Amino acid sequence: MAPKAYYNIHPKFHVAVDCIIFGFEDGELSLLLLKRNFEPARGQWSLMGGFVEEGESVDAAARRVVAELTGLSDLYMSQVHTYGAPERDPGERVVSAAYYALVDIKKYNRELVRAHNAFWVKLPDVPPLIFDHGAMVRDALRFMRYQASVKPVGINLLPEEFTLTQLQALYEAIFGQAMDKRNFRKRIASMDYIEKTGGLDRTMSRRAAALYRFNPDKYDGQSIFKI
Amino acid sequence: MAPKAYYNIHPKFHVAVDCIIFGFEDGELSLLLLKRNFEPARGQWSLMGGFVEEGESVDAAARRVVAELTGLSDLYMSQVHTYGAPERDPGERVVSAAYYALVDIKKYNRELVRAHNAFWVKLPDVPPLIFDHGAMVRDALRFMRYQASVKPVGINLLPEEFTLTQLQALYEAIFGQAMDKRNFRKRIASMDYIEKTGGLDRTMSRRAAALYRFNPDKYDGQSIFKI
DNA sequence: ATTTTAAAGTGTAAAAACAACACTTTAAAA
DNA sequence: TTTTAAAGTGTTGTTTTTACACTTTAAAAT
Repeated sequence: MAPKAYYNIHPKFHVAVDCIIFGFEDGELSLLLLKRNFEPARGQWSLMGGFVEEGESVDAAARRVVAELTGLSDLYMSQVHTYGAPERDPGERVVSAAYYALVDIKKYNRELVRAHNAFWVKLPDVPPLIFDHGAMVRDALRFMRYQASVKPVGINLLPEEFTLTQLQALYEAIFGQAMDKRNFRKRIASMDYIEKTGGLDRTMSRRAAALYRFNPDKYDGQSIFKI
Repeated sequence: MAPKAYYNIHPKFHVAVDCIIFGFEDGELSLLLLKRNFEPARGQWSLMGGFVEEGESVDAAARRVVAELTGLSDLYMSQVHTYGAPERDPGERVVSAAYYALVDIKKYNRELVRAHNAFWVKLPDVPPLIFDHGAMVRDALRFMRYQASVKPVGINLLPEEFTLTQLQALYEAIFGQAMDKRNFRKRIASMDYIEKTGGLDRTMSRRAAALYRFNPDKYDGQSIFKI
């Protein structure tokens, strides 16, 4: 395609993606963060990011970048916001789109994570991050909470089969507040798209707990939780 | 700032903004759209857009672009989503951030709008738009509805002083559903940040209607309407 | 002057959703 | 055999939401 005058009087910028990768363990949300052993900002903490390449959509770049770190494709991901302040990256002008991803924390590729010098950090322990990555985390958490209140995305943080106790702990972590066990279970019982598998979990307690799964065929877009 | 190797192995792209400009008139939402008398896509309908310039934030570009068309700064604006498919603009690669803006439709600069060959089009009459602008409108409407359900942004579509009948018609237009007058007025009465000005509107009915205004000092972030 | 008209304004009751609350069951471990 | 720790289970009061219809006002028409 020949360059056109009405485009080329305008500047071009690097376009990047930064990924807020959420996991869930021990009743708490965690983020997968890089302790950067590369430039720029070597030695500081940051989100996993990367540049959008020729012929690659911004969404695809976000998936690629998460897969480079975790080995996981097919994650639940969602664009959060785009950050475009001219000095947000002090090195060069970079416009960055933030995406959040939800990972079953049992499944990621440990070698890749080690090779990137990345670590799971529980949310309250997240250190100061480079550039505007702290704002990205704040905005991603807010947006993820909203989405979790509106559709069952949170389930992507759990294994395919989970107990109601795990599910409740997950929602308590997402919304940061305790919930009543009976009311919670009543609510879940009314969601026919969360169904018993018939299996039992015997690892978490003396008494075996019924396992449940999300059935996407039965899910029709109905809202889940009030925030 | 000297170019750095770790940036310059990556491509750069044009970064644009496209603006979904909402107005409200005759009980219906409208969009301010361009019938393009310039390239590219001359003769087709599009959103108002423009490129992000050197040293300009993406947010500032969106405000500039809306001000170029309407003469209005200080509008309520919010970023919606960024569109980054490689072929979304068939001319050259352009990554575009969409923003919505809320305009009091009595106030815009008519000369500027005429000069841009722009027109207010009621939502149900919006014609097919170029590129992915149709998707931008759909996403902006969804996001604006969400924000209007959560905070009183809709008020930016009305004059500073408004009657409860106008306000109800506005929310009916935003959410696309009729509301009960008494229940609506009860709800508004419980929002102390929507207060009587003492003034009366005599233009809309035989019986004068009390005028109200939004008092931002009394607004503390509480949620407004269930969607 | 009187009547008509069109929008402004106002309360109650039933239904639904939500929140609070404590004990029994199970099976492994001691 | 007893202890323990988590799984599992219903009811009631409170709050929120919804449904519903007539009176008031003042301009315009007669």
